[in-house]
Amino acid sequence: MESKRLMIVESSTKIKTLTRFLPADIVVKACFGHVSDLPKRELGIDIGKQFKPHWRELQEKKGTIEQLRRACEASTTVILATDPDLEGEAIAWHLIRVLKLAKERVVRVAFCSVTEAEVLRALSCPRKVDRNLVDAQIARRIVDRLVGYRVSPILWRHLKSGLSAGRVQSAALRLLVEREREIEGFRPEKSWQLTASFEDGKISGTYQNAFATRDEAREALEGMKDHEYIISHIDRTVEHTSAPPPLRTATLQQEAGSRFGMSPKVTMTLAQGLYEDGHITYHRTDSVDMSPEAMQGLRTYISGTYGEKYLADQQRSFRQAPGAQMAHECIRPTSWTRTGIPGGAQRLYDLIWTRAVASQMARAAYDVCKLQVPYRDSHFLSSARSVEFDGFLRASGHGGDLHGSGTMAMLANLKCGQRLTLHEGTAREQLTSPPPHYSESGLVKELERCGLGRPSTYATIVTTLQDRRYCESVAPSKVKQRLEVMHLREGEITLGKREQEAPNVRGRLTVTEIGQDVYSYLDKHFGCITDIAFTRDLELELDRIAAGSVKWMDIVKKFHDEFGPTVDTLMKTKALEKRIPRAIREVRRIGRHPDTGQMIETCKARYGPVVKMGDGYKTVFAKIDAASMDSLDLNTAVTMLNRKMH
DNA sequence: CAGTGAGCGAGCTTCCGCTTGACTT
Repeated sequence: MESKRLMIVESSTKIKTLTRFLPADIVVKACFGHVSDLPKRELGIDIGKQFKPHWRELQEKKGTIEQLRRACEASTTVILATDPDLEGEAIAWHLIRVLKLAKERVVRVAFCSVTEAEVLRALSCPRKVDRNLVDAQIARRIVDRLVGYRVSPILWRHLKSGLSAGRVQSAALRLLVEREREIEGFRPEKSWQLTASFEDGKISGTYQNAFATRDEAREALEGMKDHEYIISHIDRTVEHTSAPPPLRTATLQQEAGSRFGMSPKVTMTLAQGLYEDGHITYHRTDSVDMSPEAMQGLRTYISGTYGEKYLADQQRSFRQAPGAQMAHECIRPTSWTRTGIPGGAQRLYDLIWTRAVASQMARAAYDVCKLQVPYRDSHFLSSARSVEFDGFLRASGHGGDLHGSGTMAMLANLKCGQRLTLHEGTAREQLTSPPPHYSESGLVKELERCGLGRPSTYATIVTTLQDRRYCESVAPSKVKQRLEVMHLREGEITLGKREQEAPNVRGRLTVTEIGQDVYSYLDKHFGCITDIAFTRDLELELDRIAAGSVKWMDIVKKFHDEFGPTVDTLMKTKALEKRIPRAIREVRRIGRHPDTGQMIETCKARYGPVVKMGDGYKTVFAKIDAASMDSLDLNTAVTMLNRKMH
């Protein structure tokens, strides 16, 4: 009988590529990620029995598992080629259990890119499933389950039903709350900035000292009348900018967010389509590496398309994000020839293409000119920049002339010691601004920086926080600041006002009241959960498990000890807050509370008709009779609610 | 005496990280 081999990979899109160069006796099937997990409805861990986990086959994977079983029967050996990371190792281990594979017929093979050379290399060094790596994943899984399924019920009991806590989401909530507090506590500082324009306004410069008060600014502006403006320095230099690395999941979400206003979720859906249609490499990755074959192809493409001088002198490799597992390569187009994309994903594709291509192109060079004009104890600084060589900017198509080249020509003609005639002086009142609320993709950036979450979960973390109503994505209220400005023209000082608008941003994450309350509660009783150090320490311990120097049970116990005892005590205490009746129907708005501004509505609650104010678990209720459902007026309602409030 | 309100119990919610369709809106 001829021998047949079955290779199991995680993703179905790999199958087509693999069959192009794999030996004919290998059949490839996909398992589509995990095939077993802890039960959904219960904790699934015997805390008293060394945290023994109860693994269950995933219901939704029944069909897949059945197909894999049949394929195994038809094969002599099974090659487990799941991704080369902790999750992949664990999936391989679960596959052995679920498919009841005998050790002798199983090999584990790990490749980082789906290219002939790399896959054949991996096949030539098969190994066993690494139990230490599996143990590290198991520890991660169990700690996450313990945090989520033991702490969440405390929130249901003490705050409101349906809430949740978790290692990642609660630390993310903390980031949002801390930013909110920074914004609330921010006191804008006023200062005055002086600018001057010379030679009929063709040159402008900024004074390098700011003034604290209006009077000082005015006095300085006054003094500009009779000053002699002489150039003391002219510096002409060449500055270089290198191309940024190609994209990974977190940076893809950031760029798509800031350029196109896409949410991480939308970005990932579009990227999924590009990936499935074979236009880009895998889109859930933390790596900025490029496979050697792709790199070679790219460098040939660059020198062929743009010319040799546009190619980076040497192969550029980039610093990886901290904690990167690099199971995949960077996000890049599968073909260097730019293609048209039907549907709405063209600009996302172009973004991916540009960043990947640019990453191996030469740096751009700018001609920079700076000149100084002394005034009192400081000077006006004027600068201009023009592109001398566009380099990698060429890949984005608009790398040509940037702003400032006109001024550049002006500045370049001037000489040291030359006298300039003042055209206009301006003193502007300025306000420092608070840090902005996070955008969705800005939060992802911070999550990645803190080592929270993984490429496959960044988008869902953001949506979970919103599903739980811990935060909402809103356009911030536009506060127009009226600021003073003084002009010096032809020896006369005139006063004016200008309006400074908040920058036009959409979709900023604002913490809700319930979000604040959940955070405060968690911070009070479960400070370790909201702390990003929890995740950092966990990562370090997982490394030790993976290296085989500690047992996973000991690590799980160590982390569980940080919150387990508190869970036990709090479960025994009485619920703190009044719980709200569910099944609220027939809501009718009757107005807003004159003091608090909260919405007042009548509705049918479980116990009958009520008038209520506010949202969330802090809602104030007062019972009313059925007739009042339609006729209750605002004043009566306010009186009733005020009585209930205390 | 009837209507009201307090109290009880049952049943639900929840994590993070791998993967895609199969479902609605």
